[in-house]
Amino acid sequence: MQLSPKIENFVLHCGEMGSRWGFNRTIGQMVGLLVINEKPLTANEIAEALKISRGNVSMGIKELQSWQLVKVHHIPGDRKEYYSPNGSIWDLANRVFEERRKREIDPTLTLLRDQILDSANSPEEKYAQEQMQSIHDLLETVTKWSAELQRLTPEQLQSLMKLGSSVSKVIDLKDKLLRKS
Amino acid sequence: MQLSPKIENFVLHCGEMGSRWGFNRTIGQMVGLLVINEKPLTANEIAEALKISRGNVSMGIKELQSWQLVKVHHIPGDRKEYYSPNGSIWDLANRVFEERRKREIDPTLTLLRDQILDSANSPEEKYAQEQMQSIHDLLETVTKWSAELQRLTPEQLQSLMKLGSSVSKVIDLKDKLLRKS
DNA sequence: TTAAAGTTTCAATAATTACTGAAACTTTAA
DNA sequence: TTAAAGTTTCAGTAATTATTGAAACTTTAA
Repeated sequence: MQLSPKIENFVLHCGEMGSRWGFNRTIGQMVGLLVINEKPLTANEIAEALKISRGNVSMGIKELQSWQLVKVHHIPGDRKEYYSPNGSIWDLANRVFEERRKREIDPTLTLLRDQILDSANSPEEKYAQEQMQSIHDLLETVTKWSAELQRLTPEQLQSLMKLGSSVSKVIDLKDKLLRKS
Repeated sequence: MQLSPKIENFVLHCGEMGSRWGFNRTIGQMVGLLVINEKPLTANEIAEALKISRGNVSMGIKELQSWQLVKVHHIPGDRKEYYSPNGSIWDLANRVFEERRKREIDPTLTLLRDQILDSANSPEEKYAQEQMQSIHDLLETVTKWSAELQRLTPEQLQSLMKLGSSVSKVIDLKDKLLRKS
């Protein structure tokens, strides 16, 4: 498993970005490698290509499975497991998005809901609660919106984008329609 | 600067989430503290409230300024600097979003554009380039969309959401309008 | 000027997170 | 069965990232 410079370049970049996308360097590289390789790879091939230990690959695969980003294949007469990306690029991005929402937004929403229900016993707490309410509303809006967008196919999304340079036009459109009816 | 349990709870939570939102624990706590405090705070007050060193606060403020999340105030006759959030919750969220886009997406888009222009010299590279093209297209779509959404005020966003439980309705709307005109 | 009040910097260290590799485990086929 | 081929686990260690605190710097007012 020897990578061409161009491919290695891409894989290394995925590693660097990995940490920003919610996993660590190694796991980023693994995703990159699996995505640009047409045929599924064994754990050993991955370890060799990325020059990392076999144990590390095993842990990485486990993590990627918890994100539902990889799929296992078996080839008849071969005991090894072969790994490949679980779905299209679009599917993978959606899962990452979803998983991150769960980790980055949901816990905060839960906490805020609790705090807001609680009664404030000082002017400081009163102000704090108002702010928490704003954050709550914002996060809820973002959550609902991302759920809507995720439901769309890439084609629908493209179609929506062609509406014009600004979504505000859609809003105007809606207002006009409402006024007519 | 003694925090009530309720407020401390929120601040600590912001710290935990901080790392998931692109900064570290301390900086997350600082943002939380500034946001729920009605009046601006000095660096010393922040250090005391969060029980961290003065130097750490200084570095945190610097980082938050690079994200454009804090604003400095001066009180006549007082040499200290007072810090407060730079804008509404909505403004802050927008800036974080924007900054993360720059860090998490833009570098990849640049790399992909370069790689795609380059010619493939093997079937493996051919496939790799096709995949990179898909990733590129996806990221570009996401980037454009987030720019659109960021341009909206919270009110417009709410208005847009009320359109119905599914954004696909917007697409139907567009189709109907196009047919009429 | 100078010293007091404040801020910033950064080397040293603490805390956290990732990785290795050897041992334990699992599965399969002879 | 058993041994070969494979996988997983996890204690120890390496690498990275965050924090402190003391020294250096800046600003202001007497």
